[in-house]
Amino acid sequence: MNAGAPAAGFALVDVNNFYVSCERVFDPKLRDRPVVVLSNNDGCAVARSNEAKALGVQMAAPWFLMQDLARKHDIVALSSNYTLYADMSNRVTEVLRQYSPRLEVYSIDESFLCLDGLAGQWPRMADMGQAVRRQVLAWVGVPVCVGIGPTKTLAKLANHIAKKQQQFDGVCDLASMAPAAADDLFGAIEVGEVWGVGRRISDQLARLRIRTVADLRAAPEKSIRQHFGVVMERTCAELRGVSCIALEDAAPPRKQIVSSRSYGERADSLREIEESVSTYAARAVEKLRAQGSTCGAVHVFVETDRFKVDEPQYNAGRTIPLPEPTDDLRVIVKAALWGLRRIFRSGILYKKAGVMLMELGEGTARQGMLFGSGVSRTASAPLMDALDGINKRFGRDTLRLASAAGPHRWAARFERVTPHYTTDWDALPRAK
DNA sequence: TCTGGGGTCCTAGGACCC
DNA sequence: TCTGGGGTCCTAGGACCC
Repeated sequence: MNAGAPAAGFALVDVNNFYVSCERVFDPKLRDRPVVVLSNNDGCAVARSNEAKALGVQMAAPWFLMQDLARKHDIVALSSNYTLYADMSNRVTEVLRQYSPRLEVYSIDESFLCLDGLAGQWPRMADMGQAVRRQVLAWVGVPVCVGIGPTKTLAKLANHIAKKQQQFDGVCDLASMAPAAADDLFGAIEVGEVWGVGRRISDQLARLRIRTVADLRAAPEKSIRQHFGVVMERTCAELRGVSCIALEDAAPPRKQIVSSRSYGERADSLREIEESVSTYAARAVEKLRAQGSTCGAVHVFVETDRFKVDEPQYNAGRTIPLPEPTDDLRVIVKAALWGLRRIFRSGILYKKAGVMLMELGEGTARQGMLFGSGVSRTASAPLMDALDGINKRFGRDTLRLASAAGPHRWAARFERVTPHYTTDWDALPRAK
């Protein structure tokens, strides 16, 4: 690392009310009106304009509960259009790239910019923030706020301040703020606003009389570490200006890929769920291939409607190890459907199903098939089944034979003993 | 029959983020 | 009647190996 040059810190650029702002670009009539964008099946409000927030629409609020409010205040509710939002997100990123060579796309509406080496170009970093705001608005049409700080956590916090406090005009630079002024701000912000401090930890902190950002900054390192672990310890250090979280320029490949949906109307037939699971698997494989990975195991799951508290609930999942890492759609769909048939129970109304691709990457075939002296130990559920089958049909000796073949050979054999692939039990040697 | 410690892998669960 | 869909990391405990 270039130890000579002091780190200049980070800027966090965040689009205001992103999905709503995107919709407004293409329908100016939505401006100055309360607008929400809804999730799948028009279930929840996942984005709100400032006007909608002012009316009390909470994030992820179930929309059917907001009908009265919506009618009364004429709130516009839109179904989401993720293709559009992804495209707009890319356009914003392209503008930001002009400002810093090092940039991390943190989410669909947020990017961190590394400010190292940029100080010479701007008399004050806040000027850069204003330039970004003007240019994104002019070129893409959406409003952004900019937070600047010596660490990513402080940049996030600065962004929060820029959004909430009018006098900052959309740009807050904590890095060049007088310490006393920053302390005043920190004393007035609840600790739950800090990146990495959620509701649970806020509650626990409150019990320790730590309620504001200033309190958390002043909290003794040791006790934070003891109570909350290394993650919170890092967060605290970042709040004090010690950078612990690096910029991730090159997005690391995903470690798991999920595709799942709630059903608008509950499903009860295997056929319906098979159809959706096939679709989810295909969608997941698209993402898998897009990042050039293979997967070593497929997880499939089904759920009943958790909001129907009076009805019996059934949540089940199954992980199917694949004989070898693959990105082959047919193999993955087949495995998912095989798992689905193992967990499907008739007479149940299913609300949600999904597929998760696991063990992504290269050489991630599941290892260690874990047999003790003829007795199975920890193993994934499908393997347990396979073991049971061998044990029951052929006895312990064959079980030992299979285990003696070693993990890799066993992986190949798994193909033969798992009904998903074949039911060729008889090909295995019988116990003497 | 009693006796030990260190390292690693795996899983489940909990917390967080957008 | 109607309640989203993605992700990450850490920890603890069990089981194994040497």
